[in-house]
Amino acid sequence: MTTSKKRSSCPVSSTLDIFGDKWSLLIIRDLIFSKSCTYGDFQKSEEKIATNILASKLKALEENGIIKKSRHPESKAKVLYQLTQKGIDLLPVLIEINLWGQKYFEVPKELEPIINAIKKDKAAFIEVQSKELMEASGL
Amino acid sequence: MTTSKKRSSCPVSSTLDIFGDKWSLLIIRDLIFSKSCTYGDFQKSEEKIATNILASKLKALEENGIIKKSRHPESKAKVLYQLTQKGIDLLPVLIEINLWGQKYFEVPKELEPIINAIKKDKAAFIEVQSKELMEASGL
DNA sequence: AAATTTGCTTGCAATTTGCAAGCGCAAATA
DNA sequence: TATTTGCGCTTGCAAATTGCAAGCAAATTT
Repeated sequence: MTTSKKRSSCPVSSTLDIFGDKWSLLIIRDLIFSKSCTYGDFQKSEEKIATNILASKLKALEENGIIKKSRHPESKAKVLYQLTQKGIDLLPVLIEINLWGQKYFEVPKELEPIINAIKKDKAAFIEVQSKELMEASGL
Repeated sequence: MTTSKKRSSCPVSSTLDIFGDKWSLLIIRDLIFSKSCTYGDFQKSEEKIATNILASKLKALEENGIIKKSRHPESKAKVLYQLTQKGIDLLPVLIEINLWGQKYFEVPKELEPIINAIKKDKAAFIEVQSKELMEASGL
């Protein structure tokens, strides 16, 4: 088991027991915003996660029911990683992190459309994206 | 300097460069929801942070402009830790983490009032709390 | 049949975290 | 005034986590 004990009964603390590291939420980000779905996809992202760390984080996310593995439709050599409903429900968290980040950091131009869509109508953005992700995960 | 280089220009990544650990957001949680404002207050919380970790996280949060230190009105031996506007702007992130956490974990009864207030009218909750925090920080 | 792709594992060094003790200054107590 | 206690840390060291580089089996492509 990779699962460790909860530090307290506080929901913030329990959530950080899962995501309180530099990588887990970046994997979720890629699943949500880049539609990444294979091991190789995650390795391609800009931050260049080490392969052993990627493997261990994917395992932990799966054990926590945030993502699930399934057969890739194209090839038996590939693995398809998909968000569960529990994982899709992290969308609002990712959105708020995005908004805070764009407020206090320089953000590349190519991300402006997404940020603007979020700002224009947050509820609608969540609605549309959630449905898309649920369809992608067969939910 | 405790500050380290950014892994990428992505706002999520940049944000996690600051908060991507098990403790930083718990300190923010205490500043926001428990009105903690001294070193001793932070040490009292349920998760029992080690004193050297607390010191290093407070330093990093200060260097990143999330919190600021000032003289305590009661005593020269105490230090007053306060959120900056940048820190107060994390309230929506903390709220979404709270909501996700209460959906997927057992949460103690004493936290239900806050969760219910958030669910009833999120925008109003943010409005009220932000003003309270700004007043507390003299903004 | 050989080379390449894919999703990992393994070993080891570097960094971060956690525990326990201690320390200087301020404030309360005797 | 002398002593003890409270507060905000620092220091040393062990344990755990992260990061780097290499390697590897099964599937796929050439």
